[in-house]
Amino acid sequence: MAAKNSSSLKDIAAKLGISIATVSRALQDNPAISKATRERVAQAAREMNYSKNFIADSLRSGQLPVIGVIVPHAVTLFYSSVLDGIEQVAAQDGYAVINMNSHESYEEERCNVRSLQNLHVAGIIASVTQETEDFSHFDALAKEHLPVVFVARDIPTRNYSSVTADSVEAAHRATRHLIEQGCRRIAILCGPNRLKMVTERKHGYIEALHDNRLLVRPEYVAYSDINTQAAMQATERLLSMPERPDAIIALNDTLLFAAMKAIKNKGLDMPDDVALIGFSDVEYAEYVSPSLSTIEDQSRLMGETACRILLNHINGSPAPVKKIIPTIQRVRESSCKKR
Amino acid sequence: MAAKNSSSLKDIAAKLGISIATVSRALQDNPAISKATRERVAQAAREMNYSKNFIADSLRSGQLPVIGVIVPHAVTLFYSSVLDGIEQVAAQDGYAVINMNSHESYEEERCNVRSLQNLHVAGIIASVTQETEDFSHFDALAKEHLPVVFVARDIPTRNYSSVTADSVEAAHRATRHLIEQGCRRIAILCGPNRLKMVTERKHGYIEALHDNRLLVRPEYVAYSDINTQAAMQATERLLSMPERPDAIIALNDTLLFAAMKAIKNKGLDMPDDVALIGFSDVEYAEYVSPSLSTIEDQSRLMGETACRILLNHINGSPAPVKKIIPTIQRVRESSCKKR
DNA sequence: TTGAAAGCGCTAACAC
DNA sequence: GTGTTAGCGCTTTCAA
Repeated sequence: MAAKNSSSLKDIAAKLGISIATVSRALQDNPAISKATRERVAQAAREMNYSKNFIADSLRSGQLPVIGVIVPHAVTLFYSSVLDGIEQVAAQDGYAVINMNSHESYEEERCNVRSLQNLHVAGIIASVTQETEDFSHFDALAKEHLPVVFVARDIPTRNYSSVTADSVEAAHRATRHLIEQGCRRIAILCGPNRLKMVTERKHGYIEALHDNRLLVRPEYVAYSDINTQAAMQATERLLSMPERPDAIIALNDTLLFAAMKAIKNKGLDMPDDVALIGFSDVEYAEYVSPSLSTIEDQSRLMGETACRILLNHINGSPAPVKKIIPTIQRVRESSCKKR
Repeated sequence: MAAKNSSSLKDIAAKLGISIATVSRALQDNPAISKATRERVAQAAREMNYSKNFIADSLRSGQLPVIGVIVPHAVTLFYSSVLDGIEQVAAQDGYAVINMNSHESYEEERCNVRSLQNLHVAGIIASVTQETEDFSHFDALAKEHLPVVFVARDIPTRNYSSVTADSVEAAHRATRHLIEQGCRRIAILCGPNRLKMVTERKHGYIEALHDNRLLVRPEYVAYSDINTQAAMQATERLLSMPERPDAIIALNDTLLFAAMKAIKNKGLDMPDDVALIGFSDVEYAEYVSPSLSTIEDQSRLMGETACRILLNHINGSPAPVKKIIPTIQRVRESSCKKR
């Protein structure tokens, strides 16, 4: 069962008739070792197919060359991109990445933190669940000097590093864009209010209306669970109002595609009857007709940034850093009035 | 830097004035230890917030409780689902998962294998790159008794376990479905021929035509690079033929959505002028109009299965297992003639 | 029922 | 320039 085949320093030392320490030093290109010895060792190591045992190293240093990541669901374009960014940056510094999914469950999140702690990873990047309100499991890490960086979803009022998207500004810009297109009755299709993402984006929307001296109409703020059925119904309610909205902002993928379907079902023209723009990371927004305008997170960049910050912490820089990553607005057919 | 805070057996032993060995045994519920001692130890461990150091364990056993995974690109619905399946099964057995991306590069794949080997993971699940033809890096693992399972993309004629999709049968079934819809001029839109996925699916298509005594027309077999531009052009060429195909099978997501766009651009009715079905894992196939018929891999199940097989190998069952996972055909509007 | 000691592979402090 | 030794945290003989 146990793989006990790779050669060790001991094997090389024995073969060359020198001490283990000398081999160790030679392999580290320690200048104290004579060139001749260094070369003999290098040679032998190559021949014997030596590879350093990181575990032994880790036992001494107290940590594995591994970064732990906890996300709600890796099976989404957003989080898999974040992970991809993390992995790339980590690999450049010789760190591997262990991912765990919390499945939006607080209990699982606590388990994940414990598991990573037990594995003695060098640091953790986390995107907390929607239900996480108690952060003691993360505070415990701080006590052990295990650095943590939060990504995508920050935690409130704490001394942690984080990398988040500029939600408020993104929603503000999207609303501005619709206003510039001539829309005056702009509705917003939200997920459940308890999500921070929702409150932030809604905030940006309201600000933009204010800034442009447009009325905020409560009836234009629609809420829906995040599933196609519910979102289609919510959209239909918006579209059946006496003063029908002339634009809709959808706060995520699911809501966006559902809104599109509801608008089409109703036989309305998009964008001329109703313009549509939504927060979404999926490329398929471009392939449907009309192609859908979107606000896209720079998810990969968020991952890369979070990992860079974490590596700094691992290397001893303790000051927390809060980084905000701008979003990208992709204006396509669904939000451009033909005039 | 080093996290040197969690308490160790030594700490507990010191506090209780007993030996480390006794503590170790007590914690393992070794019946040789008196109940009183066991309880005292358990109590102290709890109080001191003891957690076992897996690394020390791993140094002895020679392997980490971690499974390594290598995929071409985790940022796809297919591979992120495979990973999700692997992770879930691994977690049940107390294993974490390290993922690495080869980015379809043979060199990176070799690096990844080496990295995982150096980390002394307990086993590896891999989906080889399109360019991998030499498998010596995997053979090296076998020599070290490091178990390997291939997933999604098998490697030829080797004594390895694998989990793959039933591509030939899937294409056969899709072709049959179109024939049942009354289609007689069925075209297939392929990616580059060097991909095994392409040759297999093409094989199923040809078999199905044969079985139904339909002619295989070479001009109906279109090749395209896997990008929207190229695929749209290839589709346009098909649609401009004197005897226009009355159905198209697209071999992946990108080809499928591009074909849809080309058919619409041409003003043809789907499915009545041209029926369309494609291999795809994305949910958005359902949201466009007409909704797109697809053949879907059971990617999550493939991951789960691969991981179960790997865990068996890790636990000492050496015989290689080849498992084939059926696909799911989702018939939607784009392939159902209205009659 | 418990303790002492060896050893997993490596590095670093301390000789010489 | 090189060797000796201790020690990271744990399990496991071997002794008592």
